[in-house]
Amino acid sequence: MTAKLTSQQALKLWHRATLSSVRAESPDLSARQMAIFLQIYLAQPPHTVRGLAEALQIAKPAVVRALDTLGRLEFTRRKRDETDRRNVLIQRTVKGSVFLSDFADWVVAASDDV
Amino acid sequence: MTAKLTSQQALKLWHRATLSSVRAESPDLSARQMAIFLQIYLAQPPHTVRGLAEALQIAKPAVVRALDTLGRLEFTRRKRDETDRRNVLIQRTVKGSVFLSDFADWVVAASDDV
DNA sequence: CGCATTCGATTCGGTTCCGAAATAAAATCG
DNA sequence: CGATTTTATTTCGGAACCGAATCGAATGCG
Repeated sequence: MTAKLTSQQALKLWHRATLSSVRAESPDLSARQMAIFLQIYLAQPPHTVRGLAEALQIAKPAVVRALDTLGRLEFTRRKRDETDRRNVLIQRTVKGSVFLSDFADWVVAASDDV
Repeated sequence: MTAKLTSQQALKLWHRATLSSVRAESPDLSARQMAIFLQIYLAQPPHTVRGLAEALQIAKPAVVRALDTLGRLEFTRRKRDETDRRNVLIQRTVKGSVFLSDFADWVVAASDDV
């Protein structure tokens, strides 16, 4: 359905979608926070702090802080792994799914007629 | 060339592109900062603080702060408007164009085979 | 068992950001 | 000219963030 985008189309798409998100006053997530959020929702669980840090190639404390913020927003939730209590499993939430769904709508709208 | 994306494709695209950007250790811009940056590079000049604040529907001090950060990164430059010295015109830079070009490449790559 | 390793979280000093309110400078209008 | 409006910036207290180093708890291993 979708051919590879040209650079111009790609930027226009990103511009429009970002604009929609900002105008809608959705949380002002940084690129890192957004990458972590999407990783949790789109990649195969389980998700741990260490795993996320590796996937994004950033330091663990940065992941911890991002999870603090995403948790405050109730976009993600932490759960101790009972089989290995050193691990923390990061889980999805209803609020996070709602935001993701809204976000997807903005991107889809931005892709219309780029 | 590009049909409207499905929600799944949209999210997958965003996920991949954001991941590339984070992994490349490009500056960790917030959604607002990115929106302002793209607005400056993709929308018709001239760009002023007031104009950007209106386009994004955010407060002027937030725009000023974002321009401070983008200026520190040398992604944008401020220039006094000599015909109306109350205005500040925001301009593009070489460094900003390079980043934008890299960013476009990540999005294009992410759109391949979504 | 005891020691090393792994994992997430915390600390540190310093920076950036927030919204609301106040300010400074320039232009416009009566 | 003086008063008002417009524009961008600064201030304020409080919050969030950074990377590097360290910590405490849990696990694994010899």
